[in-house]
Amino acid sequence: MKSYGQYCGLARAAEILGERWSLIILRDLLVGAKRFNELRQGIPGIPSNLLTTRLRDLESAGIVERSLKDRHVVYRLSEYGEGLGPVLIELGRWGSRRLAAPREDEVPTDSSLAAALLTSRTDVSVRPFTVEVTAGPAVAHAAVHESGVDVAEGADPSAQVFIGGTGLRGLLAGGDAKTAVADGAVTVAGDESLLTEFARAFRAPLDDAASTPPNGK
Amino acid sequence: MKSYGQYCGLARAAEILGERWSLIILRDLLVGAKRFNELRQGIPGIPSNLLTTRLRDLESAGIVERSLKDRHVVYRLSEYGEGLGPVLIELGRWGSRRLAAPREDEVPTDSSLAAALLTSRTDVSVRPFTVEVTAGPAVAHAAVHESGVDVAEGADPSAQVFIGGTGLRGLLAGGDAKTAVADGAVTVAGDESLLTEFARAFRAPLDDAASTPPNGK
DNA sequence: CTGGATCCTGCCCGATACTG
DNA sequence: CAGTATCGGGCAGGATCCAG
Repeated sequence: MKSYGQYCGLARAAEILGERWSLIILRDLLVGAKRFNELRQGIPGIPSNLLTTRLRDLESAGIVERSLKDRHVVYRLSEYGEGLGPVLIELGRWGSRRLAAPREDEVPTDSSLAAALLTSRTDVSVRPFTVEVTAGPAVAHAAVHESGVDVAEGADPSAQVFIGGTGLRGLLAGGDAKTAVADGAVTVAGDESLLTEFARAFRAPLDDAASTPPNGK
Repeated sequence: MKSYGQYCGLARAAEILGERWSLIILRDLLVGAKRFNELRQGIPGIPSNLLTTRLRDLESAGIVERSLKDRHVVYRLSEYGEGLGPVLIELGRWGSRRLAAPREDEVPTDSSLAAALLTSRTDVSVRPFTVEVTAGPAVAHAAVHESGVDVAEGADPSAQVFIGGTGLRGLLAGGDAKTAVADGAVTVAGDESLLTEFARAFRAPLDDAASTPPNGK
């Protein structure tokens, strides 16, 4: 890991967070502590040796802690690492402003979907509910509180409402829920009245420029 | 620039911000628009071809805009790039928690000092003043408003107070100003009564662990 | 099966020299 | 001033192998 040669907090942060895969690993750990293979399978494309190296780097930097639970290795954020939570959430929110359609090679993952729920939770107060969200192959669920949200990867059969479909991004961007459901872009099961609450609780605006990049070259 | 293969706002952000030097360049542009050679000289160690490449990448991503002013090329943050401001400030604040003494190869730069003033401005309301800060070879100045601050690199001979010395980090961490001045760790010129205001307006806490890394290996 | 380690290939970074 | 050209080395990527 190479220094930027500057006595600067941002430079120090960049030294570790600028390493490839670091931010993705931290995003997954922000949702919850995980084992090595959970991280590996949750992050498609990461070479196992790089995952090893990054986890060691993050541990040396005091951001991640390695512990043994139930005779298994578990990685979790340290207190210092938890301090990155608000930064990651704001950064994800910023990135999603230009996140229109997925690129050819992109897939949603359970973790990225969970992270999307985390970053898009507004401060709008709603009545509490639980929701399972599906986007292609990805599934995540959330317990929405009056203010705030708890998220996790995977299914939740006991959720009060189940939301999915290709129109999810549009819904988060502020599209009309009824229209999306009528078009079949968004599917709802369970307590359908909660769709309105969902649309109020989660919001990820989309820049106009997202579809027309400034650089035509 | 390689994709992470995930349909995720944070992953998209990581693709561009995770490239080496990206965050440092953006930090400098956050303080103000700059010309190519200003960036080059302000970022010690960056190869000129990488600066070129990064600026093009950032431009393609819609974060930086290249314009001609006075027959000179000027780089500035786009509106989308400005949206990174709060993220960079929070990230710098997070990084500075472990920023104790400079490492062997580290120097403060004008830009990093300016960024430090930006990130460490508290929301404490103070009476407005102007200050020039010196840390080793680095100089920056700030106009402190009742809430908020404007910063820039370099000297400001018209500043109301001039603060410098090796004890600056300790002062920002909450050390007693009078003691630091008495010890010679902090030097003050101009309106010395403003040192108290400075100490209230700027704060960058230091983790206890900063001096004793968890990984002894 | 988990949690890695090892090896090889190729590309990106870094340093320096050069140019419109 | 604002970049381009070039070249060596090191880290990333991918496959495979190994220990508890």
